[in-house]
Amino acid sequence: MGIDPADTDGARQPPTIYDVARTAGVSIASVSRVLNGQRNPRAETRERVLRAVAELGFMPDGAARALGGRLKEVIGVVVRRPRWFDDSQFADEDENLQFPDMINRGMEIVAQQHGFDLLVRSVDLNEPDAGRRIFALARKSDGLILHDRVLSPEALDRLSRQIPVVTLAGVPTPTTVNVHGDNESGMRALARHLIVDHSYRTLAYLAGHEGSPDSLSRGEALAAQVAAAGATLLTGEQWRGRYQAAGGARAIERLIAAGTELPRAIVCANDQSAIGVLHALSLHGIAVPGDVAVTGFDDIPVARHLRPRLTSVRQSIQDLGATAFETLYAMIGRGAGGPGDAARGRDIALPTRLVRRQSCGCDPPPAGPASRTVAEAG
Amino acid sequence: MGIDPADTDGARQPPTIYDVARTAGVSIASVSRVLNGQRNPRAETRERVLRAVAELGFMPDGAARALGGRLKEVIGVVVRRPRWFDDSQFADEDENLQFPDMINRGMEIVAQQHGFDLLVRSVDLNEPDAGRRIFALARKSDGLILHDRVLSPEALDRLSRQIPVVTLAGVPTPTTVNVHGDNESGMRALARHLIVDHSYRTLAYLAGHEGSPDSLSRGEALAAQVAAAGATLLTGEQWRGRYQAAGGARAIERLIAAGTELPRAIVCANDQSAIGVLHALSLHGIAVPGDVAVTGFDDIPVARHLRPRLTSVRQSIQDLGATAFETLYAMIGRGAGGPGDAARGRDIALPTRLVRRQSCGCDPPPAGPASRTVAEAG
DNA sequence: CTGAAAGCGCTTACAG
DNA sequence: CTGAAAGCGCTTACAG
Repeated sequence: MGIDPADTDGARQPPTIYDVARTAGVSIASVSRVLNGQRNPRAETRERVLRAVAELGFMPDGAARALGGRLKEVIGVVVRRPRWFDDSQFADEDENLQFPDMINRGMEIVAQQHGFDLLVRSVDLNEPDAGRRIFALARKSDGLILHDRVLSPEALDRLSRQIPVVTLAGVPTPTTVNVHGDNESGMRALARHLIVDHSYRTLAYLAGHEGSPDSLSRGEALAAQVAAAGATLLTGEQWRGRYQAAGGARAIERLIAAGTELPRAIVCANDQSAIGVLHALSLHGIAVPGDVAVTGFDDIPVARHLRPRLTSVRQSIQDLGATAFETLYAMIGRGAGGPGDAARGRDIALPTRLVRRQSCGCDPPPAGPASRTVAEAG
Repeated sequence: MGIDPADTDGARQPPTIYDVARTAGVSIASVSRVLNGQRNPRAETRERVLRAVAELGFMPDGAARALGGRLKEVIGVVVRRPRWFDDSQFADEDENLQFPDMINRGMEIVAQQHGFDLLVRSVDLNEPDAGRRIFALARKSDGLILHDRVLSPEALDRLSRQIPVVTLAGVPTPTTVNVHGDNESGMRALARHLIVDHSYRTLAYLAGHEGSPDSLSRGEALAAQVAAAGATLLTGEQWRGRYQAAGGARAIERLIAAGTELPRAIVCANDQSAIGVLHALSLHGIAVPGDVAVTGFDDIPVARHLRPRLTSVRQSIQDLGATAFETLYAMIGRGAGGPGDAARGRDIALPTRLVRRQSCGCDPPPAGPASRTVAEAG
């Protein structure tokens, strides 16, 4: 014992294709063919190779495989990481970004069916070289999925010429595809519900971060309905939640501190910021939905556990991820000009639907096992 | 236009090190040295290279870099994916695995500081070749972090001889390191609180999935305290929540259906299953904490939003991830027998602490802006 | 300090 | 059907 050098150090190198070829008594080309189902090797060759593979526990090295001409079978996913607010009591909620995490899970499930893995990187846009790091990620991947505006249009253009890129909640470009929820119809339904069913006449839109296409189109859809009904919509810099609980709470705190009169309903750009709004209102003894109605967007899982339960617009969050992957996968042809290229420039909208709960002013559903949730009990 | 072949297809290949060398008028070796800070090239050489790099937007290919002898700068992360319960109303909560997702975020933040990315893969242990897929992931990575028992001891042993492996909530082996929260002291504090402060005499332990070291040690710590106090502890197969909300709800439903008398307090192996327990109890009109107290473990963000607010044992979830990465990083030396090898076999415990809220029977904290939360309002 | 060359572990035309 | 060989894009001894 201890004489075999492979035994002395705990970490023996994994076997290579050469080891397999040697023990199988064939060439490395045959090994490769058997493993990749290329041509069709003689039954005996196949068996000998498979036996050797099993015996050695061989698994091809990903880097070598990729360099040899095949795909890396990795897609890069870039998530935007929010800045921390030091004085925030919402740090945990913000760090627990349910929305992007669930999107990623949707991607992963589909990616796995194609043998792909997800290389996830979150970037803080305040870092000076966020762009560089995304390009570095691209060189480890066969394609990239970018959440929510992480790159300047110029950088995105350069990147998407080198490697297939799908954006989520962005805008399509000639070389990229965008996937997003149908903000218009979702917000339209929500706005009508508030204006028509609940007869609210003054509303506010708590926006997401600046330049977010989702935030913009939700805001516009809301504004259109409000205008059509002759109601009043409050917007502007003081109404900006940046998609975070802390941002939503801050906005409300400042408005109250400034003595601003609150609208009858606050329509938040997403659920996360609605959580902060609910919190801030409750601190000031403002009843929801009695004094002010509050709504979200996305319908993340926690929405139904809030108090009051949050009315929101449901997106099939995992579908967003799954669709983004499927789209990207189609674009990852071997080489350029493949079939996938035809798809570029598209803007794919996935359906959304209004979910009425209590925070908009609707009554709790009638008691009964089928419709009760934890939040309603007691 | 359209004559340059690079223009005709949208996807021009990214520049290689040869392109850089050519435009800089140096050898590829010099380019490599400048970029990796090896030796120290003449100032002029460095400048020419950097200029060419900037001009071409060069970024080295990850696969080639890895094959050339450097690291892949990727670590594989394997998460255990729960089986879906078809009849579950908790699908969303289960899919939103807050605990592992937050651990991964903790890893990622630290990984980024070392230039590493996370290759995330979740496995369903019911798939026959879950093991194979983990080995495949290993060949795309420099090291692996395994959540919560995803590999048989034999497979883990084989794998950890080929590549550095850190487990989370597992057990250390001679070739791996394990990272976990300090279950004993956390559960001891919780158990004493229930038994001494609240004087509960009959408790139950709703376990996690079978064989989970976390579940076992939490259960044992609880049992020890209960025994020391001469109180009663219910356990067994009917008290198994599998760490999921659906599992917790099911267990309660079955116990009630079977006419079992419930204990005064149900101690859940984690928060997620406590959510299900709360839900099931409320469906049957059983008051928490009035009739039955319920507690969790982990203190995931949603815990404070439940009703009643969930008493739990807090782990610094992101620290678990950060520590796992740092440990793995230390093990990834160049080649075997490096300094990192000395560390193998360790079992690293991170501190935990009891967080008392309402579900154990404690009073709500006194009203006041500093201590109020959304869940208490209204 | 720098360049020519070998090598990393695969895949895939190219011959046979 | 199979093997010898070139090539993928890097890094790094080895010479100079």
